[in-house]
Amino acid sequence: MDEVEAAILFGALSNKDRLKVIRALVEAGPAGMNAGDIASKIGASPSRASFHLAALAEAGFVVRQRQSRSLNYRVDFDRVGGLVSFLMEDCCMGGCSQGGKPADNNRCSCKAT
Amino acid sequence: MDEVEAAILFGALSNKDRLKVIRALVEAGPAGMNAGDIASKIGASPSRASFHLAALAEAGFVVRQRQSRSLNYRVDFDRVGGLVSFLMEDCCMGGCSQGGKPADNNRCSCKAT
DNA sequence: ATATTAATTCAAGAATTATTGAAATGAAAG
DNA sequence: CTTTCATTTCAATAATTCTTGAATTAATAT
Repeated sequence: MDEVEAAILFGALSNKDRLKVIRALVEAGPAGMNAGDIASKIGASPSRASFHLAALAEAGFVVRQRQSRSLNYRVDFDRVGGLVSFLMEDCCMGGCSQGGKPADNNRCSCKAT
Repeated sequence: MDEVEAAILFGALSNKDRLKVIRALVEAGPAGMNAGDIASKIGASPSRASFHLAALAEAGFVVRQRQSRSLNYRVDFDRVGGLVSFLMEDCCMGGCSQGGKPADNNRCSCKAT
């Protein structure tokens, strides 16, 4: 993953309502939730929730599937995990293990925690 | 960390030049880099680099310190790690271990990778 | 004091993103 | 086939973020 793609993905997460959506879908697990329930859970209008869901879907964080009249959304854990890996490998791991000789005070809480 | 704070931090990372800055500072390690060298490394004008550095500093991802005429910047690994933790605990871990009984197909590449 | 180097701040305009409510789509039921 | 329900799409506006270059602050040396 390069900086351009990662920047787009971070942009998709740079909104509190979209983070609420992801948290709700993570709690819901593989069963997912339909758009209306997501909207009421995060306290947004249907069209606003739809807008946020479209942004998350374009970034690949969620996938959707029609179930009768409703549209079911669920989180793509692999996609979220890919971004976590980017942050860990290019930021934390890089600082700890790259460059030959990491200095004494270059601690890395990503690995420790 | 709540959604509002996390959204602000993700916003600070939602720009390719700012990600380049972080990558450069991670490579530089605890020695850090001064603003001018960062600007030329990422191919940005001094004022644009300064703008991006201010955004990263406000988010707490970088800290700065004057060294004679230059301003030295270095990455705060704890801060980056805190955001990684948010993604892992609230998104991946949540999906894998919360809610009592995670279903069979609820795999989590965040833990596997 | 003046000049030089390093970096930031500011203001103005450009570009992107967010928000709202109304209209449109798609599926199911009467 | 018309109605109803669920959700999206659209258009207009509002708000935020980005970009550029000129002016400003800060430290050092002459």
